Amino acid sequence: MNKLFKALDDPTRRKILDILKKSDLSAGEIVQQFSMTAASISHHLTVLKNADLVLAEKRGQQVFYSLNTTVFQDLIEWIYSLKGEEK
Amino acid sequence: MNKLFKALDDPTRRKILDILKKSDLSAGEIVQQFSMTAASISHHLTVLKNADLVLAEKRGQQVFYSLNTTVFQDLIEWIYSLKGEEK
DNA sequence: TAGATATTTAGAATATCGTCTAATTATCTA
DNA sequence: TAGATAATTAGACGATATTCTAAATATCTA
Repeated sequence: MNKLFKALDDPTRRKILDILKKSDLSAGEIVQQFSMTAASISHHLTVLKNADLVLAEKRGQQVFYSLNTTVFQDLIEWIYSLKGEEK
Repeated sequence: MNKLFKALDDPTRRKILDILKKSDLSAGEIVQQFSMTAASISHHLTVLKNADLVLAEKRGQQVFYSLNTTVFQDLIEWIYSLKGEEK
């Protein structure tokens, strides 16, 4: 849970998630959406990957990233447990 | 949204929310649940308050804190929008 | 009113985080 | 195979965060 909240606590990383909502993208295509070096974006992708928020799949030279929505269920349950509701 | 995610990105603050789930507590009562100075807890309470995650009410010498669950709705909607579901 | 209690604020020390440049690794293709 | 392209890793730097001690503020009560 720690890694999840840390991963979400950055506007760039949240924007990456938002972009991936529309379609899977390669690292390079993600970089194009930001005014930031590829190294920085790569770092953010690593954080998202370690929090299981995205999946990475290498295809040739490129690495394609996609949203992994399964983790959001944990987050939703955490929220509802605070709200004191069942689900 | 920025402040919300930042506020949630700390184990101490998340534990405070969890403690407040059971009952409203004064700042001092919250401090007792941690091995940390009152000043540090006060700082965390300020962060939570600024993110609208808790409400503070002064009663005499004491300040009582309570969960403000209304903000969680924003978070839930943010998650569902990423998951691509209506609600 | 004086002292005690509850809480917050100020300021400093240390750790963590986000970003960069430069170098490295892996893959493709002429 | 050599060079080009895609992406990551390493290391450094500045900014931000967390925690502490000490001091300040507000309220209660003897």
